[in-house]
Formats: sequence, C-alpha cells, structure tokens
Amino acid sequence: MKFEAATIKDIANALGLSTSTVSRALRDSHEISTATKQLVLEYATRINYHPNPIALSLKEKRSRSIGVIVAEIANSFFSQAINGIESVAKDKGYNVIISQTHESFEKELMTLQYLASRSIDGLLISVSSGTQNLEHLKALHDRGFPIVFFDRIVEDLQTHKVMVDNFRGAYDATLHLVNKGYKHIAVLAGPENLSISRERVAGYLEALAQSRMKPSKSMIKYSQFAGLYINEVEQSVNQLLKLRPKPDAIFTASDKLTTNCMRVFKAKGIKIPEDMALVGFSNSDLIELLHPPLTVVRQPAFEMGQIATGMLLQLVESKKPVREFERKILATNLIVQASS
Amino acid sequence: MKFEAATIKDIANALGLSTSTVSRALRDSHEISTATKQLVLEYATRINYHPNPIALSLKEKRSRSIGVIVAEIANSFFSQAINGIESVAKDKGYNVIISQTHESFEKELMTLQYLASRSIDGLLISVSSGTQNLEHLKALHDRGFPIVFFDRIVEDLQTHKVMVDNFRGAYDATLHLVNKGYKHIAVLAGPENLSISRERVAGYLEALAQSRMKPSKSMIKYSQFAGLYINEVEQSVNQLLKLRPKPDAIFTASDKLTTNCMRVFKAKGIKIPEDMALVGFSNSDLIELLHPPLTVVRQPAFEMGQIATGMLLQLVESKKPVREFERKILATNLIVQASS
DNA sequence: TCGTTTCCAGATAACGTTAAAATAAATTAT
DNA sequence: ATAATTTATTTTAACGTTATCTGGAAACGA
Repeated sequence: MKFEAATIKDIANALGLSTSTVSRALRDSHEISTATKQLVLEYATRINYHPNPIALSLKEKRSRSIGVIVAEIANSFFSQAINGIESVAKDKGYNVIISQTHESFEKELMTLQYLASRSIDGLLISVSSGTQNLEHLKALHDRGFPIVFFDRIVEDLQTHKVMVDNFRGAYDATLHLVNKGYKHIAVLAGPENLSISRERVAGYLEALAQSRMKPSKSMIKYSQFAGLYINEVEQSVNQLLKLRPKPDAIFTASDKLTTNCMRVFKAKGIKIPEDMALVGFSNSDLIELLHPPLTVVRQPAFEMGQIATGMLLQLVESKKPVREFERKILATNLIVQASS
Repeated sequence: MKFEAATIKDIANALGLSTSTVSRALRDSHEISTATKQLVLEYATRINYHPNPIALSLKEKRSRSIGVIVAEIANSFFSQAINGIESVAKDKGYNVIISQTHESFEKELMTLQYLASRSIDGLLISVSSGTQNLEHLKALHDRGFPIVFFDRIVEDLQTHKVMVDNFRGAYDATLHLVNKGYKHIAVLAGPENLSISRERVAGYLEALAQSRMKPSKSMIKYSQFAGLYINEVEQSVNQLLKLRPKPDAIFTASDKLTTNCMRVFKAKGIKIPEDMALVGFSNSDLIELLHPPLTVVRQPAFEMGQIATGMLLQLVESKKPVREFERKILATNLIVQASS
C-alpha cells in the first residue's frame, strides 16, 4: 500500500522545464527569472508539492531526527523529560525517535546499534541501570557521533551532560529527615554502577556526617534495577526491617524506588510517617494526592529535556568538531509534605 | 559535525569489485560465487559496514518509521500506550516518531502536516480534544496513507480502530456507584465532540436509566480540554456543588479529569467518599496509593498500543489496498477501592 | 565444432534532490 | 561587428543502494 506524492520531476515535466530549474525556482534562487519562479511556485502549490525529506537526508547526510534512549517511557520523570525534548526538537524541525531499555543493558546495546546505523543525527541518552561497559557509546562518540547524556550520565565520556545536583538533592532530603528528629535513616539507592546512585548516597552520607550521626553500611541498600521490580524493593525493605536499631526513616533515591517502597509499606501495614518516615526522589504529579502526601525531591525533568536537546542540536549543527563540553547541573526541589 | 560511515562503494573499491557485485554478495545472491561472497562479507564485517537506511528508504519509498500523535506523553494512559507501540514497532524494525498535540487542534494539524510529508509510512493517532474538523486526516486517508485510530477514534473515517468499550466502562462504573447506594451521581466528561466522551456519557445514562434514576442534564459536565487544565475542572465542580439536590458521587470520564477532580476536592476539603464518592477512568499506576485508594476504570493501554501498531503495520506492508477494516474493542477493568 | 546454457560479474538506471559545470541567448562594451 | 559579459536555463554528477540489462567465459550437448 503506497501513495504517490508529487516530485520536482512532475513539476518539471508539466511545465517543460528541467528539474534543476524547478529546484532553484522553489528555493528562490537569483538566477531564475521572476516569471519562471512564479510559474513554478504556483504550480507547486496547486499540486501540493512537498520536498521529499528522505531524498534531502540522503543528499545532506543528515536525517533531522534525533534518538532518545530511556529506561521506561511510562515513568513520570522520563515522560516529562521527553515532553521537553519533543518541544525543543519540533521547534528546530527535528523528529524524535524514542526507544526504551527497560533497564536492560542488552536492549540498550541493540537499540543503540539500530539507531546509530545512520538514521539519526544525534543521541540523547539516560543509560540503563545495567550499563557497566561503555564501549558501545565510546565507539560512537569516537567516530564523532553527537551524544548528550541526561540524568543518568556517564563520567568517562567527554561530551555535554545535563543532570541535577544529585548530591545536594539527597543531602537536602536526608537533612530534612534529621531535622524532623529521625535517628535511624536508611537509604534505598539504584545500582552502584550508576553515578547518580553513588552521588545520591554520598549526599545522604554527608548529611548524616554533618549531623554527627554515624552511618552504617547495612542501612544502605542498592537495587540493581533501580526499583523497577517490586520484589527487589521488598527484599531490601525486609532486610532493613530486621536491623537493630530498626530504621525510623527511609530515603529512596529514585522514582520507582519511592513508589514501590510505598507499596511494600502498604502491603506490610507500615504506617507513614508514624512507623517509618519516607522521603524520596519522585516526579509523579500525584504526590500530593497520595496517602500520606509524599515529601519528595523533584527534578526539573521537562527543563532537563529541553536543555539536553538544545545542547545536542548545537553539537549536531556545529560545523567544526566541538571540543569544549558543558556540564549543566540543575537544582532539585524539595517538596515537604506529610510523609516525613 | 559529521562522521563518515562505510559504504558499498568503499568495499567495492577496496576489493576491486563493482558496487552491484558487492550489493549482491551482501544479500547472499545466488549469482555471486562463494569465494567472492566470503571476501566481501569478511571485509564488510571488518570495516563495520552497515547499509544506509536513508538510501534504502529512498529506493524502497518507505522509511520504516511510523508516527504517533497523542495529546500528552506525560499522561499515564498515553505513555503506557506508547510503550506498547514501541515494543511492537521495534520488533518489526520500525522507528517510532512521537508528537504531542497538548489538546490543540492547530498543533495536531501542524504535526500531521509535518509528519505526513513523506517521512513516515503510517500514523497512529488519538485525536486531540479540540479536533472537530477532519479534513486533514481525510485528505491523507484518501491518498491511501495508512492511519489507525486508537482510544480517541473518529467515526467517519474508514480504517482500523482500537478502543475500549467506553459505554460499558462508564456503565460499570456508574452502576457500581448506584449499587453502593449513591443517589445523585454526576459526570465529568471530556469534550462532546469526541466520541469517547459521548459513549462514556451514554454508558452513564444507561446505568442510571436501568436503575430507575432519572438523569438530569445539569449533572453532566463536558470539559473542552478533557481535564488537562485544573481550572476547567474546578469550574465544573463548583457548578455541580451548587446544584440541589447536591451530587453525592461523581463519575469522571478521563484520566486528567479524575486526578484533577481529586485535587479540587482536596483543595476544597471535600472528603472522599464521605462527602462525595469518586470513580473515574484512570491509568495511573499509583491509584492504590492515593488517599483514598481510587476506584477506577482502567484501560488496557499497553495492549491497545500493541494492537494498534500491529494493525498499522499490516496496512503499511499490505501489497494491495485494504478495504476491510477492523474495529477492535477491548474490555475495561473496574478496580474497586475505597473511593466509592 | 558450433550453438546453447550456466555461472559470475560489470554497467546502467533509478529513487528525489541539489550543486557545479556547461550552454545558449541576450545584452553590453569596445 | 565582434568580443565580453550577463542572464536564464539545461546537463551532469552525486548522495547510497538495488533491479535490470548486458557480457564474457566456461561447460555442455549435438
């Protein structure tokens, strides 16, 4: 099933001109007479001519599409970020091609291979929780392929990066718990190989240190899939509950960890904040409707998407290789509600 | 900034063969000797050759991309649907290009124009709440361009459609409220021009009728932007609260209407379900964590995305024009919780 | 031995577009 | 009047790929 659209050739044949004349007339070149231009333009409008973007892509060696790789589209943080990405991209005339990893390194690899085999001009990526080996990204990057990292960045690749101040976000959240009088604060973090997990744990530790509370290793739980699967979270919570002294508050370091932790609490009949306080990273827009309304660290996801896309398009459209890279760090926002 | 990838020509030059020989060797044609094939294949692997998808697109007149137009990516229903779309599309080797309308007809028009100017092979669309005029879609459809509607479908275009049984979903929800003993049940619906709004209101009316409750016109509130903006919802709620008898339950007919209605209730100090019961369409995955846990009509969004994509690719890949169109209706799922 | 088939490979054209080179016609300069 | 210049257009080539057509050599049959 196909449908044929008008081409320059159709116009040329109809008007008895050559294709290049038509092409130049359409682009309003000075070397085409006004009469011819008008003739061509009129006819083009009449038959509803639109240049074939694929032919242009082939000629110009650019597709005007950018790829986006995230863990899950159906995650408030990522969908908000994609919203921002789409807004800037459309503005600049770029298509947005979306892929998900579902936190699997293999899927990330395949997707990257697929996207990068020349149908996109650049890539926005927030790496999967399973990503340890970076060869696939390095190889692309070394060939000069434009890549911008957002949220879950990778330290040993020199390119633009956009993230929040993870350390500070975690620090603020933990300090808030300390100030509320909680004495035994645990943390649920994503996988240790992700820098955002390490930074958030570091912020947590710093807040404890400054408050002269000595952190215990057993109070820190890493989750391989960043909380995507509830049983992973349940396991961590079970381990925490067995500790003595028992934690009286938990700081959850990612969106899914936060909501799945709430689910586990609910299933176990643990009351927030009476039995256990909860503060976590989350970009859900329903936090104030939850029971209890959740104290969260919110990331400016939409803005992150916008900034990352701006940076990527700068790389894509730059004539000469870019050597100076930006590292943009946005502020998180602590929204205090009843859960703490 | 660009980077050069290997082409068939590079291989041909390096091995002293013609491009057509290389092309055929790579596609394992029988008219190329085993020795040559091996030579070519080996070299291609070595220099990491990948066929240029854009050149292929030009030749084959297909881009292996499909467009998706939805109101908002950052909406649980749509992001789940996109998840399903992406899963099937990737499986079949198609890119997914995403655009949002933010419920604006103008944006839908522009986006459609942009996408359809030949860079996509087909379109999945859930029309914006502002869509009344269908000329843009009809024009495309008449030219044979493959379109599949999902969720918010359009009745007077003959093509594949996937939706839920909106009538039944609304009927079930309303009947549930009736059975719980509520006497004055109001409804907040999306814009009247969308068939899903009309169907859901019809289901609501039928449930009332069967229960011998006489429906009142003033209990039915349509919202132009399907609840996207909270002030629209607030206005409707205010009007409902002024009615005598005052409604003791509300059925909300879309995701955003449901959550924004909760927000309005919370702001006004209206307790659910004591002051007012609430049942609504929602695909949020946090409903059981809300206060109170919400009784919802859930749509199989992921599945809808999958089915719609399957149908679209069938249209796209069909050799001959398709004349028989499917109309797939999925069941909704009423999840009863404390809000009713 | 000659003609036919089979095997393998190269040449050409095409998808839709545009940049660069070539040409033709008209105008200007000498 | 002729050369030089300008103007307006066409021709060619190219982006990367593949389908179709063409051709040469070896193998086979009569």
